[in-house]
Amino acid sequence: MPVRPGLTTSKVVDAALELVDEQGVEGLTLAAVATRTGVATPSLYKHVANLAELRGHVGVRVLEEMAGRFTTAVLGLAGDDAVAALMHAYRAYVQEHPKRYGAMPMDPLHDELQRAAGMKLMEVMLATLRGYGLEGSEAVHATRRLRVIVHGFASIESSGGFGLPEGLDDTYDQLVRMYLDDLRGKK
Amino acid sequence: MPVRPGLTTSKVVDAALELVDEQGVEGLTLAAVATRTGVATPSLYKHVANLAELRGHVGVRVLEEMAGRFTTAVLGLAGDDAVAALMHAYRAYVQEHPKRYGAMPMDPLHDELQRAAGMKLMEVMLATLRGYGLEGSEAVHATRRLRVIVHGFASIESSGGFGLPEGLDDTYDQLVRMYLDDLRGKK
DNA sequence: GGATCCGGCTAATGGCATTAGCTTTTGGGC
DNA sequence: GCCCAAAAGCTAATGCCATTAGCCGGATCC
Repeated sequence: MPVRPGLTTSKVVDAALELVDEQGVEGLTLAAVATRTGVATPSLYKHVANLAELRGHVGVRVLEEMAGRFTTAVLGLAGDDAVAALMHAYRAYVQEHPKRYGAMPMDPLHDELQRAAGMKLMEVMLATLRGYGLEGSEAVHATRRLRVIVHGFASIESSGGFGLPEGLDDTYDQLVRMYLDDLRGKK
Repeated sequence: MPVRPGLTTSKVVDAALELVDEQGVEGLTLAAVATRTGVATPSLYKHVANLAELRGHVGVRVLEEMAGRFTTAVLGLAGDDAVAALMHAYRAYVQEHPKRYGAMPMDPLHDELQRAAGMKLMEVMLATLRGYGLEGSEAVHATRRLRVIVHGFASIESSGGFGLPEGLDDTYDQLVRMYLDDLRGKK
């Protein structure tokens, strides 16, 4: 009974990600996706419930992409090396895809569709902190502090919020060091 | 020649801020502002160039409001006390106006209209760090680190990004302490 | 008292999301 | 080989929003 689809949900999301990369989140429009995929706008509704759901799919993609890259970056490392690698991988991802980062959902755990991907990302962070002997809520706090720093920096940098890009590498190194010192001090 | 205006740019921005507080940045629409101010949509163009400019005005308001509050919060304090007060004032502002915070421009220095307000805010931060004897680029880095932490936390908290609100006060205290320790260590 | 300017209005245009309903293609069961 | 159901695409229509053009009336300055 099924007809083989010329378009799939996955291809629609691909096109959406391209658009986000080029024009930012505001540029993600069903009309633009339709043009890019060579289809009439209403046809997209056969693959996606509506614009909000498409945004959700895009968010999942970003989360998965990040989790995958961070896992690779941290693989085989432990302690400070692992944490530093994770933090640098985070920044590198955002530098490569500044606009795309704007599509990362801030609260993936509150969305059924994004929950799994959000968990994966959080677990990479938690796992990276394993080995510091943090127990219970200490691990939660440490993960939150880490997230605050990487997201805070990435969010400002990706939106051109630091006046001059001058010395940004140094600033980031200082943040990494600050976080690690703090982690050690609290052990 | 002038006619006394029933509406002024300032009143339009007031209405815009109310809308942002209630519905978030996406809810800021000329049609909604017109309804709220009891005027037809096109009439707003007599007070504001277009939607983008209105957003700009809203951004300025937020920046000024923050700068004002932080100045008050830090007044009469110095050193760690001042920095802690600033950080807590930042969080308090965002907790009071979570949606409004989403309207704060991330790169005010790149916008002619917002530049002055952005400067004011940055200067409050810089001034708060005065007394740590930071010279030249050290002061820049310290300001950036501060901004990364307060914005990172505020941005995640205001969008409900921390799973449970449980223990968030502790997390924030730890961040304040981490920043201060770092500042002392580098002096 | 009259010219002028300003703030408001209505009408019109064009972009976008979304819905309804039609057409076509295709794969599976007979 | 043939029929049918379902999937995937399309066109038409609706409604919301931003923006522009052009009109109207009142207030102010002389």
